[in-house]
Amino acid sequence: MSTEETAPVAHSNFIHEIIDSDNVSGKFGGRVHTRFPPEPNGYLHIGHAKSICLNFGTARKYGGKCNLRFDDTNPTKEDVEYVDSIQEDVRWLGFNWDGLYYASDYFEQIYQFAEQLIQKGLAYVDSSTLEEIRSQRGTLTEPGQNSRFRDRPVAESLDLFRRMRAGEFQDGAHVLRAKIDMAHPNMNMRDPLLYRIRHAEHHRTGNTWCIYPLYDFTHGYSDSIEGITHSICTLEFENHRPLYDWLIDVLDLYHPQQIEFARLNLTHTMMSKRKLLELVETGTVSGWDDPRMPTIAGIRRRGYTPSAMRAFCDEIGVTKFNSLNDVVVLENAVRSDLNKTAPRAMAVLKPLKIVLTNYPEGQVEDLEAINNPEDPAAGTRQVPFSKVLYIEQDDFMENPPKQFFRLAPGREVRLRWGYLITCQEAVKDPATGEVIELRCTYDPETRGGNAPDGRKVKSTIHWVSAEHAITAEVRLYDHLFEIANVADIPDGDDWKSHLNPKSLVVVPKAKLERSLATAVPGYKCQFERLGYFCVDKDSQPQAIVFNRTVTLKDEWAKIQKKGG
RNA sequence: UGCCCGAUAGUGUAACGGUAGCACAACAGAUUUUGGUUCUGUUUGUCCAGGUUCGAAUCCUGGUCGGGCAACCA
Repeated sequence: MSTEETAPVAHSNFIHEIIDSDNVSGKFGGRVHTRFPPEPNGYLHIGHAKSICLNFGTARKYGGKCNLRFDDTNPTKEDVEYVDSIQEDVRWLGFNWDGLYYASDYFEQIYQFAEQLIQKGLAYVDSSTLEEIRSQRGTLTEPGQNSRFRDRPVAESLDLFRRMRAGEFQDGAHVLRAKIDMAHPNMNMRDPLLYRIRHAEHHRTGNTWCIYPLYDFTHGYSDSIEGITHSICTLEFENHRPLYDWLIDVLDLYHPQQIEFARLNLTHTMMSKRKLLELVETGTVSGWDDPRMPTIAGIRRRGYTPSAMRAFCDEIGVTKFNSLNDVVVLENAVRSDLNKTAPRAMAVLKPLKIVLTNYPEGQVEDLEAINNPEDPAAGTRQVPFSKVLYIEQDDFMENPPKQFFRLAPGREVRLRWGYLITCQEAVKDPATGEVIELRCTYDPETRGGNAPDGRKVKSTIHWVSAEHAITAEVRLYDHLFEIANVADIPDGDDWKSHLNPKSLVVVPKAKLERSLATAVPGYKCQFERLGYFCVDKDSQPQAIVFNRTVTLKDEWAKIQKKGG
């Protein structure tokens, strides 16, 4: 277990306190061995990232081990495709597992445990129908009733169970159940089902089995077999812990400790695998790795870094409180990471042409630009400057309010790494009245951006040379949902009506500085004053595509919002 | 109507019987060739009611509110 790079020691949490006290008492002989146990039935999302960081991070903190174990007990839902994507995602997050296991590795052992339970009179084959079992389970407030097969002789159960394995019965004909207490206040203890018949091909065991153990019967035994010390899972399994403990104790096996924590919830998105699948299947998003998706694949394609993800998971903490984390914390994590590492470049999303009337026709200058003010080692580059440039439409206002510092008629601003320019005239489309071009003058004495007379300008804006710019597609992403808390959507409401219609805005013809022409998929940089962007996998050498990972903080946008 | 779990600034999270702190957000200022970054400061909090104690966010009791549980899913 290791990470690709050294990271600051993670914050402590209640689980680490439990481990500390176990290490003091010697409960596990000072060992720490965790596991991340996904079911290979879908793509991992950022909620899984929290669990991955917790499990692998805990092992790292204590010098212990962490296994990756696929919980593959339901052949009808699982697929090897997901096994591969899960491994890729875990590695991308920067973790390497100590053991790679599958619950299906233990099918024979678990089967033997089942026989032992039957022989001890602690499990029986129930030949009731699904409906009977359901109706006899009772309710939250009423006890259930014993199955008429509950007191079937041990020999008979054993015989039936072996014949279940041998494939003599159809799906649903029998199940194996634990014999605990049908009146138990915890529903999970009311003779829980242990095995069901499924004549289905398993992605690993093929047709070897036609009976498959259920989660509760599999998970604790898998933990026990692997010598897991702390079996960390989410809160909804809290009610399963008595069963977890019971199953291990009645067979007198090595007993890991299950500990539950609250799963991640994030504003403006959701973690429901079923609903995410619906977005994929209806074409609402382009796929599981659509950059708007909260999947690890989507977040990766969006341009997030593994270290930002780890920092986020550390920042939000681990508790048993069912919380809703603000997505701005995630955004802040990637900003602070990329701020230190991402080279800067200039790109204009909504071009406004400006002509420098006093700049020599045909002249081109290479100006030196600093690649990353946060990282001197990133060096400098040359950017071409000429008579006709593009600036951002948002950086000009004909009648600016008091707080607007940028370009306006008669006003001087600095072109980043370029010259000080003054706007002399705004040329309008006579038909629409829209400003389509600016006539400006430049001060030849201000090359690089400083005036010899020491005069100051209030604003520095970005630009590209029209002649030298490359044209590229830029995809601007925003929150998937307009509503902050998807849990607030009332039952019966069409949840899709709360999707953000502007979650993707495509800019087909953005103007990028020349140096970006060779950027390859995965390349991350900051477009100065706009945000962090990365080259999408759809990108082609002559048709570059950038994704916006996250905007920069924007004081002016905030002022506008208040004023508006 | 049963059982289990939880509750600390706007959000998230520390404090483990002894000064309620941190991050993000918000607000104000400084710096700045990105209205970015960085730095400084400010505002805002222990769900309620009792009890134990010299002293309670912390321990106890009772409430309130929130979450989970009745798949041959995990």
